[in-house]
This record gives sequence, structure tokens and C-alpha cells, in this order.
Amino acid sequence: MSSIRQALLSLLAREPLSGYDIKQRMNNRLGPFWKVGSNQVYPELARMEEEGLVALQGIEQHDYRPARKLYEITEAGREAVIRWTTEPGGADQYRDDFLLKAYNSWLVDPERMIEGIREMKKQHEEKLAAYEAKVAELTSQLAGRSVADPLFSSISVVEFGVRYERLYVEWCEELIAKLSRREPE
Amino acid sequence: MSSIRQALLSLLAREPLSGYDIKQRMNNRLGPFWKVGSNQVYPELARMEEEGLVALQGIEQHDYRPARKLYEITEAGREAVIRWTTEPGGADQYRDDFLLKAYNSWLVDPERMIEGIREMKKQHEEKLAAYEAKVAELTSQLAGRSVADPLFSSISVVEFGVRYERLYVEWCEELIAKLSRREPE
DNA sequence: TTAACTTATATCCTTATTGACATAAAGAAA
DNA sequence: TTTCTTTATGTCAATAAGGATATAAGTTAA
Repeated sequence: MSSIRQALLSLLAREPLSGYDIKQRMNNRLGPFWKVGSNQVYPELARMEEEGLVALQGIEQHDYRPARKLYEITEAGREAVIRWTTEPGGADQYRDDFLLKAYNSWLVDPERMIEGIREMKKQHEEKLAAYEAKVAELTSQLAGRSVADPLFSSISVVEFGVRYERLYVEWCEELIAKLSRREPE
Repeated sequence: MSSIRQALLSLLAREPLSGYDIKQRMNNRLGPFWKVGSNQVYPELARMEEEGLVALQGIEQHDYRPARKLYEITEAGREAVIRWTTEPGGADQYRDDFLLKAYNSWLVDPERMIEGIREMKKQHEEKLAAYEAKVAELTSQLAGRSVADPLFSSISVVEFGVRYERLYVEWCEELIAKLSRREPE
């Protein structure tokens, strides 16, 4: 089972959405965790509808606007997400262009490398701030809810983001320090 | 410029290698950072040779063994890596099946979810131990070398791995704790 | 008033990536 | 003695993913 499919189903497990909604959530809300194009979303929705994992709930028509096709998850779809979520395994590779660039830092003039790292650090600082705000926002809504509430899972994931961005920023700082001294350690 | 190409060139910038060597390094040494198949390595090497980024250094023939085709990076290839390394930008998405599963944890029985997380945690603990050993091993060879030595860059990257795996393990532990209490926070 | 942006759908083409297969032979283990 | 693993090269077919383009119309800003 492909991974975009899992992502779409994971979102639809929470609420009915249109293809456009899904695209927006994946590119903006879930932030950096995933990016998709409409070329992936619409055909995949159609395929899943054929297979009975999602169903067209209805078509919303606002005056002079394209019709919104709202999809909801079916019982079969729900079962499929749960099955996938509990089954073991998952990608064991981590792919990051910037790490590969760091792997080449020995080739490059330290000053130029430092510039690049500073830029990367800035980007991750921005993400860190955004995630921290998101955690605060979501946590304030959390009172009285259980681990069976989607909000709990959302916070867990964004919290991972906070830690990850913090790690990235710290690592950038240490790399800059080492390169400035022109000495490892 | 595609990303496998960058990975191959980054390795060849350090030393001449055969397609098989590259595959081994990417799947074993660089560990989880990248995985490739021979179907990606051999055609890409051929393409890069055509474009003059790498050159066939020679063919090693050991008795009764397939011939080893050793490739070395050319000056044009070296320039290309340096250009790519210093140019800004890089993937701004982070993709992880397990995080997506965590996003679905609200759907699943906490006990079953905890099992899955424990397994994930174990895998990351193993990687953490491997990276820590690798950092120690590489650091012991570091004395007296400068930031212009490939070893410096290798350590930086593996150090990122150590921090990353540590973060992952801690995050798993907190998720387990929350799910055990059946209460967020 | 013209241009840019947002809402919404969807397809087309190209490139990346994955998995399975094919060949060939040495060395180790059952 | 047969089977499995490692070294070594590659190809083929299928799927995943990315970028560009198309249509259509309302809102917003220069």
C-alpha cells in the first residue's frame, strides 16, 4: 500500500474532506511533513473510491464556484488505516539534501559553507517557532480530552517536529563553530 | 540535478569506487541515510560518464571474479559537487511512515499502539548504538586533521544521526508514557 | 483597471524509485 | 553434494512523485 494513500486516509479518518482540502492540509498544516500535488491527490481519491475505501459524501455547490467534492472514509477505509497503523515496519531511511551537503563540507571553502549553514539554520528556526506556537495552540484545547481524541495524536506529531527542529538548529550551530575555528572538535 | 546523482558524486569525490562499492556504502555504511538499488547506480554511472562528470579509471580483473569497473570523479564532476553543495536550497519536507502512524494513534487501542512504538523505539536504539560507536571510531582517527579532511564531514553527519536517534528514542518513551496513563500530558 | 491571488477541479509528461529478474563464479556451510 | 551467501555486473517493468498546464470565476491589491 502506497504512502500517499495512507496520508490521505489518515486525514479522511478524522473528517470528510475535498481533494483541495487535503492538498491544503498536507502542504500547509502538516507543514513540512509531506507535500503533494493535485496530480497525486485527485487520481488517488478516485482510485480509493473505486476500491471502496472512501465514498463521495456529496457535492457542495456555492454560486459561481467550482463544485466541492466532499469525500468521507468508509468502514473498509477505516479498517485499512487501523490495520496499517498497527502493523509493524516503516521506512528505515532518512533522506536530507542538506545532510548530504554537510557530507561534502570538506570540499568547500569554510566561509562559503558557513553561509549555507546559517541559511539552513534560519529556515529551521522559523519552523521551530511555528511548531512551538502550534503545540501551544493545540495544548490549550486539550483539557479533559483522552488519547482517543485526534487532537492528542496531532500534538504528539507536532511535538516531534519541535524536537526535530531544535536538534537541527543546535547541530547547525556546532557545525558553524567548528568551521569557524577551522578545527574539528 | 537529481539527488541520487549528488549522492554518487559525493562518494566519488572522496575516492574512486565501483558501482558495487557505491551500493554497499549507501546501503550499509551511510546506513539509513540513503538506500539504492543497482538499477539506479549502474545507469546513473553510465550517464555521468557520458556527461564527463566521472571517468572509468580502469577495470580490475581478479581471477574468476567479475571485472570491477572503477570510476573516478573528473574535474567537471568535482566542480559540479562543489557548486551543488554551496548553492542554497534543499528538501523542506520530512517524510516518516511512523510519524504518520502516530498521527493515527487516536484510532487504535492504546495497548496495541504501545507495542508498535516499543518496536520502533528498539530499532532506533540499535541505530543510536551503531552511530555512537561510529562517532567514537572516527573521532579516534581525527587527531591533527583539519576541516578540509573528509573525515571531519563524515563525523558531522554521523553526529547528526546520533542526535536524531536519541530524539526519536526519547519521543517514543514519552508517547508510551502518555498512552499508558491513557491521558495526554 | 489590470494583475495577482485564491478556490476547485483535473490531466499530461517526464523523471525517480522500487522490486524482480538474469548472469557468473568463488567460498562456506549444511 | 547441494544450497546459501558474497562479489560483481546489469536490465525490465511497474509504480511513485514532481512540474507544468488547463479551466473557471470570484476577491484583493497595486
